[in-house]
Amino acid sequence: MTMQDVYRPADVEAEARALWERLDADRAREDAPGEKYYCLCMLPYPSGRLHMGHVRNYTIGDVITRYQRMNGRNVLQPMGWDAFGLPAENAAIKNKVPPAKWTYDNIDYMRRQLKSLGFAIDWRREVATCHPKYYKWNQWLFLRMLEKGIAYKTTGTVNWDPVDQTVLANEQVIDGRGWRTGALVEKREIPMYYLKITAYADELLSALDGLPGWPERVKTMQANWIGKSVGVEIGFPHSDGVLKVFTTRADTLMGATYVAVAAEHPLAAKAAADDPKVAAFIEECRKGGVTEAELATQEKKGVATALTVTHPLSGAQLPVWVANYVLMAYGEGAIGGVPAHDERDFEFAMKYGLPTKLVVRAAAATVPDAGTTELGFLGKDGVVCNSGKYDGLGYQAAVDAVAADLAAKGLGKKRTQFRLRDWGISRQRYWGCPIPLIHCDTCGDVPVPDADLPVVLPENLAPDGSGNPLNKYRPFVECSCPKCGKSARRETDTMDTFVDSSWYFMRYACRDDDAAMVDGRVDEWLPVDQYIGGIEHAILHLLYSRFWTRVMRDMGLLKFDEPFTRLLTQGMVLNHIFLRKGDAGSLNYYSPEEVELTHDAEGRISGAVLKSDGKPVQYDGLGTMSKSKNNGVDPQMLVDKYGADTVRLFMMFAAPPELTLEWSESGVEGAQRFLKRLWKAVFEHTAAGKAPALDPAALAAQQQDLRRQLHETLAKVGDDVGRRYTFNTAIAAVMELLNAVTKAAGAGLQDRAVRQEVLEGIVRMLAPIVPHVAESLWQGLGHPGSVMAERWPVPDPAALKRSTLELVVQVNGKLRGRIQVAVDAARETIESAALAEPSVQPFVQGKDVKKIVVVPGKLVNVVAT
RNA sequence: GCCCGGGUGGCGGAAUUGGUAGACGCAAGGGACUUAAAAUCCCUCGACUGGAAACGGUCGUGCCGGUUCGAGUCCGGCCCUGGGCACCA
Repeated sequence: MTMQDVYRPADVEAEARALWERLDADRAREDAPGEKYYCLCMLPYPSGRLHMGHVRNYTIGDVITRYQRMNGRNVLQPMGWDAFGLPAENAAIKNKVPPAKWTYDNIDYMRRQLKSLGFAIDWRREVATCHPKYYKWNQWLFLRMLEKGIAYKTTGTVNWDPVDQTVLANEQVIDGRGWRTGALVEKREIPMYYLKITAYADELLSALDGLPGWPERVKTMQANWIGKSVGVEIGFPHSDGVLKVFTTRADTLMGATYVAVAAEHPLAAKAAADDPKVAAFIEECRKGGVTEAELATQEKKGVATALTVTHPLSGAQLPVWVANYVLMAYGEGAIGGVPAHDERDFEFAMKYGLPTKLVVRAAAATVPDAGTTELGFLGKDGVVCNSGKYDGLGYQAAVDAVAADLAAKGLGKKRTQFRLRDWGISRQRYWGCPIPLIHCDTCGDVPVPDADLPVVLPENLAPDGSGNPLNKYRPFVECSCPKCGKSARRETDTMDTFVDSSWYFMRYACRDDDAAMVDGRVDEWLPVDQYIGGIEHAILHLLYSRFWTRVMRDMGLLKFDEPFTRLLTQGMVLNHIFLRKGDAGSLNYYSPEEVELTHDAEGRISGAVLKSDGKPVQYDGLGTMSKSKNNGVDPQMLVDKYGADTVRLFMMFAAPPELTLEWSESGVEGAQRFLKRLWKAVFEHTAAGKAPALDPAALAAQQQDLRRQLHETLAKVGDDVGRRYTFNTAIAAVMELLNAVTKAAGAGLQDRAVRQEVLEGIVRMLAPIVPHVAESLWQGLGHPGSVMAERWPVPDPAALKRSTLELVVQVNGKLRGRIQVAVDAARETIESAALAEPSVQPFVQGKDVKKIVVVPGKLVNVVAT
């Protein structure tokens, strides 16, 4: 086949895609030869169009997929849509289109975009989480969890918009007000369903050690999130029972001067019954949002109650306070207040005039006066004092002694507490997976029978912003009780969309199975060999998936513990931000495409002007591409302008995958330039006719050198792409090789034979990164089939051999010269050659040579004084 | 506050196990080709400095110190910066 003389990406890419279609190249078969390999990218939310982050993510996955295929593996690379969620509802409110239509239209558009980028995806396995055939299994497994007590119902706190009469997601609360109404948000207790992820807290934490293929950073974030604390549970008896408190600082127990409970604590309610002041305080705490950031910045407030409790060791009576800084959701929702050794308790005690008692001192300090009103020693490396029999003990000994004494009285024991809370999955939202329950006045909450699954979400409703439209949609709500047959109400809450994404990667393995959630193919393909996605999912999505996998394992549905063997978190895509300050402090952002940079004499960027009016704009640094900063770049526009291969090449070349990537259109042009140069090199080579056979024995020195560089590059690129995932350095090495082969001018028979080998090597190495153009070039080089069917090239040890090599000569660690020596030169030969080297001579002349360090193959260092 | 990263030319980045700092690319400057422009090709490109040139020298990876024949890389102390968690008892 003859090549076109210039590189035309549009033609090349259409041809390559037609070829893959013909070969059905991207289909993953269970019975195909080769070791199975599952390469997974996080599925996108169908927001409308692909953004650069998607392109980066999926290019990385595609390079790994294609590389593994060329290494003979049987690779599954699937794709799907995280299709439920709030943005679809927001778009519906704005455009008055049902979320379903918006979502399906977006999916169609984005699927076309993914195809135009040439990703080797098996589209037969495509999954959309909003499809009843998918979410049926959310419902099915939820019912199994309910049976096993892993799912349960209890009240939970939500943000409530009193004007719209609707529940708000955290991101819909802005400065404590509803995003649509501007009304002050209130807290509200409503019944919700929870999944008992805390039952797996210990395993989810300890199993992190068994994930060497995960970034340390992500494992640390998960460990912090799970937040294991070892401490003591302490009972404070009172007239009506025992108040339980959890602490990691049982060594300071003798310093407790009060106890405090959360506003939602039963003891607070008890106190409120007789005291309007307490009731008013509890009411005050109910107002305001439930976002963590909001809670954390609140001023510490509290109110005294008439209640007291008995200190379990000293017998002293301690007052009970209700305080807003005590969290109901952690520990027992109550604390022992030790002002002298806890900064929060200290702040609270000072504000309300509560006494402090110093009970820990620095190891070297003298025993202080217990009653001093000051913040005492805070660390765990102090010594207990003013605490009777515990005096003189260190942290651990004191905790052990206190725990033992409490246990003897039946008022305490050692306990582990996790920061992790159970996962509330109820959402008072329309566009999600219905929770399969029916509320019957006679029978209570009745699960939907398996035979009636899925509970299908009506797709024709359009939310208007005031509450969940399902509540008003009678064909959905009205039903009969599966138990007694009387008329009943269907649950209208839907599931958190994190449920959808907690197991989608399993469904790819068996999407066509309508009889089961998963089948044996899941154990064949999974665990996922390589997972790739954004760092923003480091905690929730990955933790929920790990939990979900274990739940399914314990139900006997699958045989592995961890869903993702290796994890790669790719960096974000950044671009410059330009703005002008308008009148009244408004900010107008300008797209980098509308801005022209000016340079000073040294090439530094000195300023920026708007192309349209030539007047300056302010530079506001780099930031993630976003609509609000108007610095996004549409991938489609780039694919249309440069072709998919150029976009893919730039993405992989500009930075290593884990780092942030700075957008640069001139960088894209550079990538395009490289592909044009490569095209030209292959075209000119093939235009001269078929290359003769290579005869390694007949090569001149320069031909041998070029061939050696090829095989050295094969070794490096194989390591970079296959092991290190440093695609940027792999591409750099190939660029060097192309520069070398273009400079090698010879036109003899063996010159052309070597050039054929080098160009073939380049094309095969680049095939995973720029697959379309690689197909055309491969055919141009005289091969009829697809380059993707070729094996990944391995270096030939014979070609790597050299007879002489260059050593660097240092004197006292400073580079002074280079010498050529035989590969097998003796140490003495190397030493004398180094000393005899003219450029080295002046630095050793007249000096005492103390020592000569020879690093084989690298350098010689002469130590002379 | 606690826990992780990261500081290398004008810029993105390279240097994989302690061994030639700045690969590769971008930007910039100069030149060739062209009526001209674009495209393409060639040259220069860390700072200071010697030399007519060829070719050299000194310094240089945030700062201070240490280990080593040799430190961007290891150790100690600081400074700056990005991110995560954040009243978690």
